Amino acid sequence: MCPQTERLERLMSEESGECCETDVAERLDSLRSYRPETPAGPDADLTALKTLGNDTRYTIVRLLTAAGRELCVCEINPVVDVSDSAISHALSDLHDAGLVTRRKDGTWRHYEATDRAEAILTALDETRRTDR
Amino acid sequence: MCPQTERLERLMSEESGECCETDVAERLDSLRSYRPETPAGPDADLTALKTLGNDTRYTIVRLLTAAGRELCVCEINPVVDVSDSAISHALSDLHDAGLVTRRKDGTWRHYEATDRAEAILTALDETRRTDR
DNA sequence: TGGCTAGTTGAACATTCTCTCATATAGCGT
DNA sequence: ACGCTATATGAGAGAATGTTCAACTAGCCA
Repeated sequence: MCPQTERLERLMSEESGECCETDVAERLDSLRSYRPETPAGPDADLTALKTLGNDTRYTIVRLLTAAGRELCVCEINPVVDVSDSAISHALSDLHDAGLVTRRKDGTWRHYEATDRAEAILTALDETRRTDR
Repeated sequence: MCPQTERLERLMSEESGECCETDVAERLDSLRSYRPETPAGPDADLTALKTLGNDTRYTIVRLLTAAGRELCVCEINPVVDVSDSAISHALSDLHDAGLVTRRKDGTWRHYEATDRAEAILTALDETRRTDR
């Protein structure tokens, strides 16, 4: 039994009065089963969260969802206070993370928030509380 | 007119055939109105996203929501592969971000995911697609 | 009170990020 | 083809982050 589980064993002893090693192993197994599997979703989730968790990128996505339509880069530029280059980097990252779509129209590029981006923002909006 | 808007002016000329400065100013105003206001929600949103956008903290929150009940620190420790200290830091950050609640019970501490944390994870789950 | 245990906190270092500048690509009009 | 424009890309400097180690607080029990 690895040293990390000593505390768990003591907790379980307190909870149930007594406790055998089998119980601890069982509890441990069920806890482990809750850990997100490595390859599938978590990577994509983490990427999405990391990408959206930046002032510039968050602001851009808010802008896109508030607009409710695709916006040209030149419409985003005057509103977000960083260099053209930074905005381009941000949009590229957002695109890679699956948070915006890209459409070319001549030399113009139009970006639009994806359902995924909107869902995250909606979740935030619906749970933002001043109380609690 | 600031240099950043020159491109927007050209875009609008292309769109509508012609375009006067007033139109540009108007479009700019409406774009600006989409930008999230500084003091209210955005800070809390960004904090939540940044906090959840880290492997350790994400894993912990997934663990808590999958368990569907509060967990003792000593139940989290054996499942997440970083030091006790790192987990404590992580839980502290999550608490500050409003993503977990804390309950003391003697020397044990129990943590549980908040509605906000669950809402974000649900949004991610519901929009994670292999296609597109 | 003294010792043991659960968990927290601070400092420090290594890594990662995010911006800007400079340069590159690509579409359009002449 | 050429020049102009819209946007993208790469490199690099400075800031921010995440982890660990070491020291600390607080609760319990003898």
